[in-house]
Amino acid sequence: MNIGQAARASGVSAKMIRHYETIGLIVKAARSLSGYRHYQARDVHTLRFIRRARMAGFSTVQIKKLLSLWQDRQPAREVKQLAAEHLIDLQARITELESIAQALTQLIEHCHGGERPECPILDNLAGDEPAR
Amino acid sequence: MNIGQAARASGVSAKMIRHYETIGLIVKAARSLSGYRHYQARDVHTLRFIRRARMAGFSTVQIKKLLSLWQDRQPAREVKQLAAEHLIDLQARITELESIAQALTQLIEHCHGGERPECPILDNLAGDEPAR
DNA sequence: ACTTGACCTTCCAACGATGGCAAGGTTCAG
DNA sequence: CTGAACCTTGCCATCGTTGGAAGGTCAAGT
Repeated sequence: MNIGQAARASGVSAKMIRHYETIGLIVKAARSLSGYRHYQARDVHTLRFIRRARMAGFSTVQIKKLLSLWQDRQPAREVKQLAAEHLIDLQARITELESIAQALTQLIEHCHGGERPECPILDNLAGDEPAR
Repeated sequence: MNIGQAARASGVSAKMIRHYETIGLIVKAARSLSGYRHYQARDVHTLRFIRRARMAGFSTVQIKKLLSLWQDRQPAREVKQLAAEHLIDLQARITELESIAQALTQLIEHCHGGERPECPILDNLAGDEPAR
């Protein structure tokens, strides 16, 4: 299977497959005589794993660990730990975004939105307190 | 006022002040004979505006618009519109992160976390459904 | 055989916002 | 005059992903 087929089968773009290879996230693919990479079903499986982990917001570093935990059948403890750390990260980001959204909502509510220029949103950005 | 003073006064690093200048977010600073940039109080004010807008999660492109709305005293309508669009963005990001976090929470709950390798988190990434 | 189009290769660059470092010039106080 | 603190430009790195350019390969149609 060439890289294009592997890409379609896994949902990871050929571009990214090559990239993952260069950063060492996946092992170097076998090559044909003419230099084409070729892939097996298990490589596609791995790529799909990576794609799903990316969708879950794991960083490539984390995915690297997850992959080794997966492929070496390490104790679930470690996986759980990693996932829990990531979850804490996610929650922190959510909380931060929420407080920004909350402040912005307030400001928008208080803006008349008409043709006059005065606007609490701008006033807030310009002046008193940061929009947090 | 030199760039360092402007940086301290505005909370924007000197690095970023130069960067904002190169990308055209702020106008080119006046220079001394020896090439030092120098700033007025109103520049600091502008920088503070930018810093607050960044903290509120606006992109530089959006900030560029906000700045011109602010400085040209355009109708509040336009500001409100821009802020509302940004808010929708924020909310979409929050929603997405929340659904990821929710799925991950589920998976973590179902993981025994012990020394055996089998783990629903890995199973999920490897197999059936994406972690959304 | 030959052309064509789809595919593959590598390398280089960009996004957005920021930090860091290096090599060199300037300013000011001691 | 020297040293510290400041400034200048420029390049590199992050992180994940995408795009392009220039060129080689393959398979199908003529």
